[in-house]
Amino acid sequence: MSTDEPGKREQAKAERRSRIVHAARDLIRETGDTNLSMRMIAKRADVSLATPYNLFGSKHAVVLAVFEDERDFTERFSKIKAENAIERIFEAHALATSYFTEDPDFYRPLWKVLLDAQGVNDTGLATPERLERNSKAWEALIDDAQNEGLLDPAFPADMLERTLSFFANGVMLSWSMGTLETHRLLPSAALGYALALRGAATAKGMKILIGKIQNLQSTLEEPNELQVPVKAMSARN
Amino acid sequence: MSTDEPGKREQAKAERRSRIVHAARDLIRETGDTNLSMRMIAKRADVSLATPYNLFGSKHAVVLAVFEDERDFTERFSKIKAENAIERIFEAHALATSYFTEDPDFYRPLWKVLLDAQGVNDTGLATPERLERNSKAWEALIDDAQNEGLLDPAFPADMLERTLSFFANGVMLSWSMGTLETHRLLPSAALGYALALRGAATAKGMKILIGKIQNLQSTLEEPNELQVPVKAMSARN
DNA sequence: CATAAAATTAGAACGCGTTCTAATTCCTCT
DNA sequence: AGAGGAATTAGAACGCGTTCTAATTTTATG
Repeated sequence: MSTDEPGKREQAKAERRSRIVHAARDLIRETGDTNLSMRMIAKRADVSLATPYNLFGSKHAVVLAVFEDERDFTERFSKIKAENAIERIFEAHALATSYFTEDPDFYRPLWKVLLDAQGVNDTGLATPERLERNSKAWEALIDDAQNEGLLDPAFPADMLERTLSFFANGVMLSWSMGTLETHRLLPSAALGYALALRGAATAKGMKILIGKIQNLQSTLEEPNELQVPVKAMSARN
Repeated sequence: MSTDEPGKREQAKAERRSRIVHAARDLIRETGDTNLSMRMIAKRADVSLATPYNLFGSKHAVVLAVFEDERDFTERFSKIKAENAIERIFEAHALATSYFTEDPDFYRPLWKVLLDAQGVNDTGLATPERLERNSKAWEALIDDAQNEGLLDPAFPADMLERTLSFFANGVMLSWSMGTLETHRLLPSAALGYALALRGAATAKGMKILIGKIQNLQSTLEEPNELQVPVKAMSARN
């Protein structure tokens, strides 16, 4: 009983980790990013200021841990059912975005920290492994669409994936800066996806995309938010 | 001789402004963003720490002033000649991007500051007037393309403009974070543009775009930088 | 149980963007 | 020339992310 069992030391460490992540989460939930300082997080987690740095390395990494803790994304992702591979891409994207639109007061400050170009380290969003893992999933969806004859197989899947990823980044950046309203987040991004995909689609794929584009277009033409308010969900804890 | 002439007071102010902007520029040129602190800028400009805040309001605004000072963009923009409106869009984008690829050591730290979501104020990149002015120019190019029968007029120009803008933001974000290499900046963005435009193109427009897409595709397939080195230009002063 | 190793701790410190105060310099206007 | 006022100045201060040191606690091992 030496190599496999957690051991009390590692166990205490894990508990401190969790306290820190939860403290950060609660602070964001309560006051957005106004009180989200390392000193506050540490105090709230009943931990010294140095400890989050020992366990995570940076504020960036702490917030990233909050982010990943909140998401059962990969599980829900695998359960997506759709008529075809293109619809599946949009479903996956809608799923990813739903977290943000349903709880914008929580996720906006979070993204503000994550996208902060100043704070990009080895411990941030742009970790090679993270990027790799993330892009592989989307690439698989694109591959499917090619195999189903919806996207032109001559167009490299990884290139298309990167294009969509750039686009998603840009939309999230605008949203986190406050330039893009929350109720526009999903349709704006989806429209970009649809246009780019249509640019690489087969005739069969285009049929699907044309309808999508028209839908999104009319959604975005409505100047004001006419949707069901979902603010209340931000109280879920 | 009262209302129109600058007046010595205003003149001195303008000179201080210029000293600050030049100090910031020189600091970026010399050491990237490592020494780009307000205290350094002020010292270099022979000015107190408070003055840049009086004259610009924030570090963000100072760096933005550096950015706009370096660019004779609008002038060069108006001189763009191209066979058709779609080519003109790509020419305009290539012009905008050329500043960055020809002098990446200068512009990368600059964008790092500008895109910093933390520092977004009234004084930053996302000023309503800035956004307005910028987007109008691109919208005009898209309008032209619609009038020339290259893009589907049923697709709203402003919506397409915003889509392209999101994409450009995403690419710049990746570049400034170091995720996207400099020699990929232009073709990556252009490919996104081409795909999105193709998604809203007429049959006539598609002919142009298909060629573009294939070109960009093969450019991006080369794994390593095989282009003319332009690093030397970063020494221009 | 005792000892060594590992981690956390309190606290100071650094440089940063930003704001503030009180003094001072400089321009303008009469 | 001299008063009034606008801006800059030096300098301290605030809160921030991050790092460091030296002490202390806690766990694992013999």
